[in-house]
Amino acid sequence: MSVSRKCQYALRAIFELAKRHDQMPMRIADIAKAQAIPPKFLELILGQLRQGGFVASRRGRGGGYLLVAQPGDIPVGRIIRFIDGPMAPVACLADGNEADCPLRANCAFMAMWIKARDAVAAVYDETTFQDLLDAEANDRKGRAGEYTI
Amino acid sequence: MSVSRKCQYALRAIFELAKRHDQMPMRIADIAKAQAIPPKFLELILGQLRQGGFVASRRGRGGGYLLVAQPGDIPVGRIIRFIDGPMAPVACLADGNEADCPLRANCAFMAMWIKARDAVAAVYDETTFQDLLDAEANDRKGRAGEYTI
DNA sequence: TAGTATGCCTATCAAGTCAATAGGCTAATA
DNA sequence: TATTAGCCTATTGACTTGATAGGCATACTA
Repeated sequence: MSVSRKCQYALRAIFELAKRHDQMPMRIADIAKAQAIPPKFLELILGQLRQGGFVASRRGRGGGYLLVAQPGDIPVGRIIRFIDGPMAPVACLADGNEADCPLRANCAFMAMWIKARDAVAAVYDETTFQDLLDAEANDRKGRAGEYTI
Repeated sequence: MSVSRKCQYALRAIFELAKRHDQMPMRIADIAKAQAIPPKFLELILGQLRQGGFVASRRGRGGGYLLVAQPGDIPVGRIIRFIDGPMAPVACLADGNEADCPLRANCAFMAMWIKARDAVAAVYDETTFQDLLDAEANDRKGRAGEYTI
């Protein structure tokens, strides 16, 4: 249930695109620079996000990537699941791995694992990229305030 | 923030010891068998738990492992932290890794990561091994009921 | 139509982590 | 003193992860 670095890159890339929502396409190189992501690695990630229908691309001069949906319509949790797979604190909770646990039938820990999974899922599913944009804006305002006294 | 297999073994071992609380010491081999844990691996884990003060051991014939505290006094979260380290959904939230993130200063995601961490931590810290014992007992009662009709 | 800018695709690599095992040593009891 | 059990260190193999390389396809522009 840790969020892989790759997934964090994906989130940051989408966040960057959300900043410039409905403007010109943004180049891989520029996203990479703005968010400190290895460019070639980002290329792979954006390809995956494109196949998932989260972003669209244009080739050739003037090309780059665009966000498909509104930032407020994309919960962070959706991206996390898409890149990292199901949020499971333990392997036996992930799809298809149910057979992993020799004690599955009456595992005393199961209820707790499910509670933990649902708790994080709630956080990630209730946060959209619009929320992140707003938070950043507020943060800037706050910081600006600090320095004006 | 996924719970490693090693850590799950540790939890299961302690759970098994909690079942037989204040009885005879229990042998590694028996714990291993009861909880389907590779015995040699369990040996390492119990050694670590002993150094952490969670269990005590007796050597020689009649020896084995004992739980030190009352099951109700051991939150699951304490064991998880002891074995797997801090519960951090992202590396930059773990002790000493703060420098990892190039955007640390004003990372738009930080607040969300902290919320997620606190949400799981709450689940694990509020569950004691006594709770797990009780849950198992209730579960058995429930299952028994199913079959008596 | 040629050239260049850009994304697209596949393969590969290096390093780290994790789960597990091996083998011998030490202490306690019968 | 023999046996039973835990104690300790090293090592291994498999897998995952993050990252890079290199060439191909497409679209715009001159």
